[in-house]
Amino acid sequence: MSTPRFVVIKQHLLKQIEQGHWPEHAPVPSENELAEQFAVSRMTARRAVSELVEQGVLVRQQGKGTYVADHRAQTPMLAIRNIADEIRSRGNRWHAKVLALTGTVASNGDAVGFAIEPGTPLFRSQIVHLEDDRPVQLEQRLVNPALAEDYLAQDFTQITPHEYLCSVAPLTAADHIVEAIAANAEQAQQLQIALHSPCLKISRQTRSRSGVVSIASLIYPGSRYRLGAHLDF
Amino acid sequence: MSTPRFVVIKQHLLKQIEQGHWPEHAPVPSENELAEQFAVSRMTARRAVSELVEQGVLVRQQGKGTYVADHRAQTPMLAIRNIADEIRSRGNRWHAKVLALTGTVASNGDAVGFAIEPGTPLFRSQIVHLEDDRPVQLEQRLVNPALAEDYLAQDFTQITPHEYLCSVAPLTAADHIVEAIAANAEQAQQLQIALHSPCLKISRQTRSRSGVVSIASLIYPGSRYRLGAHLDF
DNA sequence: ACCAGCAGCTTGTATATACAACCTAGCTAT
DNA sequence: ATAGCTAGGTTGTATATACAAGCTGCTGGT
Repeated sequence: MSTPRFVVIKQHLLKQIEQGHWPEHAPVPSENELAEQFAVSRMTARRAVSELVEQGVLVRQQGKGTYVADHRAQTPMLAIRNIADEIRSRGNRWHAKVLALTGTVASNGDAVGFAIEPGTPLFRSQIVHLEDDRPVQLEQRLVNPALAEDYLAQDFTQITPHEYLCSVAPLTAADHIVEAIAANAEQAQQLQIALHSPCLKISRQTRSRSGVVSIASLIYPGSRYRLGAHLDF
Repeated sequence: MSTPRFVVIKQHLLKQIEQGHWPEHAPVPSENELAEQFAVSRMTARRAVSELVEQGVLVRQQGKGTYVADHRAQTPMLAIRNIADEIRSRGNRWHAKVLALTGTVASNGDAVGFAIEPGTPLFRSQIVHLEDDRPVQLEQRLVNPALAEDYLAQDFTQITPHEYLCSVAPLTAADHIVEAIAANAEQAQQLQIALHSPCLKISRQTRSRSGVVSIASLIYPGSRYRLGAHLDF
């Protein structure tokens, strides 16, 4: 068989919610009703409901029933936002200066995680993002050529690399490493800050369904940037 | 009623892993073996395993078996972790040096957000956390006296402030600001690093149901600490 | 020597059933 | 009238069973 039956039931339930037929807190059919409706056993219907409860889409109350969950409970935990959006949301002008946009061959030691032939040139970009003409982010990026063929042809003064990559390869996950570093000579010059100034460095690996899309290193002058994070327990 | 049987099995599996009896990638007993061992049906054993797979503790391969997952795959979405746990999980010794543990009155400019009478002294602590005798975190904290009355009586060489606060006031949310700073004279001396070394500074406000519990400033030497974060889309 | 295929293990899906725990509406006895 | 009980719904746990799907090693035939 193709898709398991409990998946069909999950899709049906999600559809009702997404299309607005079942608003927040609306009661969902009981496990027995779903079982009858889809001609499956209660255990199968229950599994569909259980997985949606696990995902936070539904909530169950023993003895009462199952209900559509609050939508706000689904917000992502950490908002590492798009730099251009962030600048614009502060009402300032964003623009980008492209320092390099080339192909490059990964050195032997690079563990980039792209599933490509050894020796295939990677796409590489180096960009400074400016807020009202003041540098706020130095972005160095390696891109998987198999997943973003037209990367080098983009005009990154109009669209950010991150925005472009999202449009061609929908993200499924991202890992970040945040650390404090002292700016080296090149970084200091490009960000127009003093040598050895403290900077926030975010190393980000983004993945889509088909594999690792890109690896980016984002460097922010410590004096000009703060990263906000919110957690709910 | 006692604890459900599948929970007992989960606890047993977790214990084996935590105590190091089952290293990464080690095979876990099959569902049938677990069922026999605990005298339950296979479906019950399977449920225990399934929930640990869902949590990322185990991985399953159809036709082969179930294995202990990579430990790195278990990291929570945003790992701003308890420093003592983190040090211990690296197999190193944690200990703390208490620099100050007093009451203090908030200056007019302090926007601490505690819902208390003006002029009430706040609890304040200043602690250095050491990993194998090397300082890795400087923690400065203001605590709401209304929500943690016995705070000043704790022995913070045995329990971290964060652990203690969690035990008296369960957290409901936390906000963080992450930034890069240059160490000032006092910070440099307490962390035994050079003046103006880059440091990661995490400012954290934690809240429980009854209000803001504490405000902490955590400073890590940039050369000794990285913060990991993972996002799923 | 080699390889095809099968036997026997694993996990994955699905069913029918039973009883426990919990909630609520409505009825009954005081 | 109201307090309390009960009947019948809900979800929660657990069992025994069956077959499908995927991996691996052994065995038998060429």
